[in-house]
Amino acid sequence: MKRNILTNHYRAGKLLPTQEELANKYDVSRATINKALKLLENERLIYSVQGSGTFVRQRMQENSSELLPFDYPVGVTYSHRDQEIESKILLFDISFPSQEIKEKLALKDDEPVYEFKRLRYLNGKIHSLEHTFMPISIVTLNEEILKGSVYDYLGSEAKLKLTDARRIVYSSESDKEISQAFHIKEGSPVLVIEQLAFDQTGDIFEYSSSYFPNEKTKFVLDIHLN
Amino acid sequence: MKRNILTNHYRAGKLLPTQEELANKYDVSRATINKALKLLENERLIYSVQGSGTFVRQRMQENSSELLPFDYPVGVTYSHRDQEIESKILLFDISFPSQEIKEKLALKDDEPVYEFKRLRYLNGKIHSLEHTFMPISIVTLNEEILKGSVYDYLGSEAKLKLTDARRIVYSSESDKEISQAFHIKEGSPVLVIEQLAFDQTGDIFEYSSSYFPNEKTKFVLDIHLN
DNA sequence: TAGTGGTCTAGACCACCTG
DNA sequence: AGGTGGTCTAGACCACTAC
Repeated sequence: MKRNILTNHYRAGKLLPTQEELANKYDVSRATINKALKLLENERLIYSVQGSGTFVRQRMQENSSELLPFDYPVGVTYSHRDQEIESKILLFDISFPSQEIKEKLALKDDEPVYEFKRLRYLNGKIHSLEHTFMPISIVTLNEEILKGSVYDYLGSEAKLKLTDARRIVYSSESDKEISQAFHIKEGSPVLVIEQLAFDQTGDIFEYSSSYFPNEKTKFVLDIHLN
Repeated sequence: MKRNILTNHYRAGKLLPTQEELANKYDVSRATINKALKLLENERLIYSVQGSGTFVRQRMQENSSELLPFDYPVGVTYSHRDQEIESKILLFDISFPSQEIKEKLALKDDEPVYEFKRLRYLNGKIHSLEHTFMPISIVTLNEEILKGSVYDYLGSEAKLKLTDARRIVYSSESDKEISQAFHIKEGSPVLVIEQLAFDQTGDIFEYSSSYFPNEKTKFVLDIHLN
C-alpha cells in the first residue's frame, strides 16, 4: 500500500481528499484506502473525524539519538542501527533456580537455568550491566554466543523469536558490584530495568535485570491513547 | 464485535476453528471475523500462522497492582480505577518561559505559560512531585482546578483531549526540595519522568517533570514487537 | 440535507503451511 | 493438493459533522 500519499504532496494541518477521491486516484477500492489511512493514523501522521474529513497532523519532533527507545529490548534495537554492542562476560553458570527465579520464568518442573552477567558496551562505552536467567531447554549456550546477540542466536538456532516483553523500570542505589563496574560511588542512583521476554506462543524464555548508570542513560517512549 | 469468542470456550494452546467456520457460526462475513481476530491478536490473546490456523496463546500474567502502567499518564489512569489522587499545590505562577521551556513546548510567539508544582498523593500516600508548564492559550486555570485532574478539566472545558505523549525516564539524585517533600536523604535516588503531552492535532499542550521516591515506585510496560 | 468517515458483506485471488 | 489466513474489491448502510 502506498503510504506515500502523505509524504508526497500534503503538509501542515490541511484536509486530505476524501477516501472516495483517493480510491479513484490510486485505482483501488475505498476499503483499501481506509485501511491505508488507518495505518497512517497509527503512525500518528493523520487523524480522521467522522463527518468532517481526514487531516494532516503536526509533525512530532524526532527522537534525539541520545535517548534509547524503551519499547525495544537492547540488542533488538541496536543490531538494526549503526550502533555496536559488545559484551564482557562476568559470570556464566548453570544451576537450579531459586524459588523467585522459578516463579519469574513460570517453570513447572525442576529445570536448570543458565545464569549470566554481562557488562555491555555501546559504541565502546560502558552502557549497562545485565543479569540474565534462561531455561536450558530453550537452547544450548556458550560464552562465545554471549559475546554477540543472544536474540539473534535464538532466532537462527531455536527458531525462537522475541515478540513480546514486559519491562519494569525503577530507580535504585548501586551496590558494590555495580558501582565498581560503572566507576561510580556506591549508593549512587542507577536505573534498573527488569525484563521478561516472551516468544510467539506466549511462553517466557528469559528473565533479566539491567542496570544503567545514573543520568547517563535516558529512555523514551511515545504513548498513544485510545 | 464479539471478542467473547475466546473467553468462552477456548483455552490453552489449542487451535481455533477456521475463519470460515466462525463466520458461519456468528453469521457474519469472514472479513469481519478476520478483523475481530486481529483485535484479539493485538491484545495478545491469540496468534495466527498463515497456512496453519489460529492458536490461543499462553495467558500472560496479570499486572501486579503495585506496578504503575508506564503507558498511561498519571491522572488518566487513576480516574478510571478505585484509586484516588489528591494534590497539594506548592507553586502556581504565570510567567514568560525560559528558552528551554519555550523549546520544549514548541512555542512560536512570546506567550506566557502557567507553571505549577504539585505534591501528589495516591490513596493518601505521597506518590510524586510534579512540575508542570502549560501555555495560557490552552485554557484558564486556577488553584481549585489544580487540586483535581487537569486533564479532565481540559477535556470538558477546552474540548482538548490528551491522545499522545512522549515520556522520558531516568534515574537521578534528589535535590533539597524533593528530599524534603519525600522525607528522604538528599542525594538519594529518585525516578524522573519527563512528559510532553499532545492533543489530537499533534500540538504540544504540556511539559512536565515528575519525581518518584526511590524503590517505592515501579513502572511496567508490555511491549509488542512487529 | 449533503457529504464525510466507519463498518460490514459476499466473493475472489494469493501466499503459505501441512500432508 | 488441499486447507489455511492475508488481502483486495464493489457495493451498501449507518453515524456523525457541517451548513
